[in-house]
Amino acid sequence: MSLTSDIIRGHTETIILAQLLDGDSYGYNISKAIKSKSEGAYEPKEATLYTAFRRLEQNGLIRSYWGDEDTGARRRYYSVTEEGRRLFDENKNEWLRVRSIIDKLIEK
Amino acid sequence: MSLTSDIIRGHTETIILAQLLDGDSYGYNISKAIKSKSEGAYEPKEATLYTAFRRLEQNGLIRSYWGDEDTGARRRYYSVTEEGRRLFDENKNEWLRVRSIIDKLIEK
DNA sequence: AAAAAATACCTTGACAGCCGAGGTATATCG
DNA sequence: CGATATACCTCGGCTGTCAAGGTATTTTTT
Repeated sequence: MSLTSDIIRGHTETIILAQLLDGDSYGYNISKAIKSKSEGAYEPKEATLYTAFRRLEQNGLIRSYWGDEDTGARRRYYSVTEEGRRLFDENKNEWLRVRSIIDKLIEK
Repeated sequence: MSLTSDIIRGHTETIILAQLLDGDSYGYNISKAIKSKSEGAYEPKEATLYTAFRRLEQNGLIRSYWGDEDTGARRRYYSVTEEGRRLFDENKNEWLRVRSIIDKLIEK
């Protein structure tokens, strides 16, 4: 596993929640949005993305529904729940906290 | 596993290397130094620490030797190799890169 | 002096997130 | 018609973290 994998690890859910706070979206689109926002630097692997969706939904942080496209492949849309919003806020604060800790520990 | 565990994951080696760049040290002391530098916010679990030492040594990033205390419990000291210094620099740059990516992805 | 806490080391097995590899299906473009 | 893009999904392996357990010595507290 590459270094980046382990460093990004644990942020996947927060990153997904952040995207969904901009409005409901579906897997493929979320993936591309993340790639775009990170200027190509990061695009979650499909397996990672879909297992994260499962986890999030099972824990009541997002909800899903099928889109009603009459053309193209079917899309499963996701929306953030109230609980999901709360978790995002928590996780964001946690990130800011941990970020400063790591900064302290590896500054040199 | 707590959120923090997954977020700190992948930084353990870099943090250890950073401590050793201040001078040779041993497990227990490194652990306390990390706790102190992070103002009590983080102290690696022993199992995590010692498995990290194994990994680092097996990969030639640190070297170890027994201290010659004639009192107190025996101590295994570690020192950073040239390769270890290089890895630390790489990892630090990687951290700065990933940090800004995550910031972009979860800012709101 | 006995008990407790601190110092100092170590191993084993479980757990959980990430991802490579594989799969299905439709639409578009050359 | 074949390739690429869109869009979904699962399974199994890998790896870092940690709870729980262990040994041994020294210092502090009762």
